[in-house]
Amino acid sequence: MDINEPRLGDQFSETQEGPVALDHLGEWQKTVNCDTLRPADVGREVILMGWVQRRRDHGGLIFVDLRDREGITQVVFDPQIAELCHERAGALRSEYVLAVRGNVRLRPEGMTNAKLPTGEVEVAAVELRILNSSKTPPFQVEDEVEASENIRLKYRYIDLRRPKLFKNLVARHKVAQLTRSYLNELGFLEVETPVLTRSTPEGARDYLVPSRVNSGKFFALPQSPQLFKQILMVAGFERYYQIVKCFRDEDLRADRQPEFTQIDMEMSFISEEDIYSLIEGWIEKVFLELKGSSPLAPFARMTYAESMDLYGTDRPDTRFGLLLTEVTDVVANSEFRVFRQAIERGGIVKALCVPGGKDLSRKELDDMIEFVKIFGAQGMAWIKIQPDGWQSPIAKFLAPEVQQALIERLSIDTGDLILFVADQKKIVNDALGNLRGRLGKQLGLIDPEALNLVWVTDFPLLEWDANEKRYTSVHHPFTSPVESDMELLDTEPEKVRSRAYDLVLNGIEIGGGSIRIHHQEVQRRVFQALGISGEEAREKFGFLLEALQYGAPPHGGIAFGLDRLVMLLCGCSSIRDVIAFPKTQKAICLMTNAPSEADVNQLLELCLKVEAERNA
RNA sequence: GGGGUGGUAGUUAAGUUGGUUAUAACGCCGGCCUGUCACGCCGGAGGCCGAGGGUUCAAGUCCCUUCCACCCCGCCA
Repeated sequence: MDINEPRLGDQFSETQEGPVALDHLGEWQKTVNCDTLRPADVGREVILMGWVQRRRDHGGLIFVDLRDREGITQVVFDPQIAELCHERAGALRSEYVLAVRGNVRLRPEGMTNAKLPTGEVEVAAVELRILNSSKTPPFQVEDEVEASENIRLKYRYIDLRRPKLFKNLVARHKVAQLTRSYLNELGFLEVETPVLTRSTPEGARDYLVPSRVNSGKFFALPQSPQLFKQILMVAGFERYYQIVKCFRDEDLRADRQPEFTQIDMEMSFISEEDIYSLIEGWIEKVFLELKGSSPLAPFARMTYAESMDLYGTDRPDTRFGLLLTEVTDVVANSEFRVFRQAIERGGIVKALCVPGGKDLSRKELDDMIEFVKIFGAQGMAWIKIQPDGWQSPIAKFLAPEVQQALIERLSIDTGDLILFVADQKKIVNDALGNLRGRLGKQLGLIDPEALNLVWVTDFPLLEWDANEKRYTSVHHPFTSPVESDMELLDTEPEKVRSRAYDLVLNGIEIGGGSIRIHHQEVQRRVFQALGISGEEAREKFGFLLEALQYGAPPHGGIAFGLDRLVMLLCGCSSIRDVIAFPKTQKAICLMTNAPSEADVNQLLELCLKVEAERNA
């Protein structure tokens, strides 16, 4: 603590117009964090270092709330204790960086601050070192002050000083570390897989990286380490994991970033049940650590078919009822043309019965109709079950026996509101499934504390892609079909079930995986069903097909979206709040301004030419 | 590619049927203040109303184009 240490300001004052002379850190070391001091520490001499949260200048006395990542401690600059120090403290402003040496003392009677953990004490400054000044920040570093997201992202280093955001990243760190220790103990090996890899068909659009050494050729950034982890199983590693960045060049959402992190794992010689219990043990640990309690294992299970029927989605939110009910058969012969025509065209009719929903206004019904249109529905029919009869634009088309059948099918009570959508199955499920979620929130049916986990199982292996006019994988092309369904692969491919499973938390998919194909012949047949020719399969996946011929063990795995998991655990509604440096919806980093144009010489080296922007 | 919400001072917002000098809060600057903690009091500065075009005697306000942020559909095995 050499008071003769030169001040930075002495050196720079002539060349750098700063608002205040700066000091060197010198030999000082931070002795306590800003959240630690308590009455028991009274009398200690401490050195605090941090940022000025707020300065309250009373003329004769200056208070500074000093903030570091852990918390806030009040520092008092009292001229009777250190006159020079008090004088310099007058120059302090928000976000200046300080080191303060001083003595811990109790605050006077009645002057404690119950809002701060350190609020019973304060540090009387003996010596102040101003380590850096700060421009006036574009927004205040407080959880309550909500700046717009573009300004927060541009000045992310200031945004990250806000305790809430910092805590989110601490939670993320904890999940990652806890995951590692859990898997390490169970004999899993963390293995890194390439980031520069090859583009594969199927799945998302790839990010491409040109190869300078191999001009005209491109690496792709991995959408997931899928094939590498399977190859590691062939290599006999038996238990692999990785917390790894994945890249998908698709449009963004609140829960989708172009680069995101997967907790990825794979095991040999296992079945579905081994995965379930492994993950249930892990989730329990994560939830206990971050939430203080955990849903009890074993978690609920639901088949894909059941989920689609009752929830209209493969990510059921089981925190509330309001289930979908199919009424196609009941209304097939009704006078209501919309229902009849939809059914004649191969569609279905489903209904939601909202208990006590008769009091929803016409405006709210109109809003719902607009809402279901987002998902392709043409409209939505409704019936209010009033005490004096059915109030509905369509009641007159429903014969008494149809009405009676609906009452039984939907367990209708007086006061209920019935909502119908008739269309192709996918549209009906999308529309009503999403409407159900919206109503759940709107009507307050959701317990905000609930953490409902459910395994969704028995997914179909394939689904028909009307645009591409071929089958595509529901999960991915390496997912094992259920063996007893294999014979359907050539005749009724959409009926083949896969050995895939998803884990859904409060209606959000947090993880998914499958038992993989480990026989070359099965893999070839699945590629064939996907319309991937033998030649293309050899070209794109030859290494996998070959590896499967060298003693591939039965294996399977699962991957979790770390960002989404932490988002849910932190109660956030966007994964941007759990990512240190996220991108905007246009996939731009507002802090670095990435992506940027490439230098002509870089392009020349890569043998690339940028064409004029396409005019759509 | 499409639908929606928003863009006004450093920040967050208000701004009437188009009408004098565009408001407020916080922040910022100056002054006063020895117990504040969202300190207080007095004074002050600060604006290309996202950008471009148009209508009009007159545009923050109306019209067109465009950019940016956010939410959603498509897309994301």
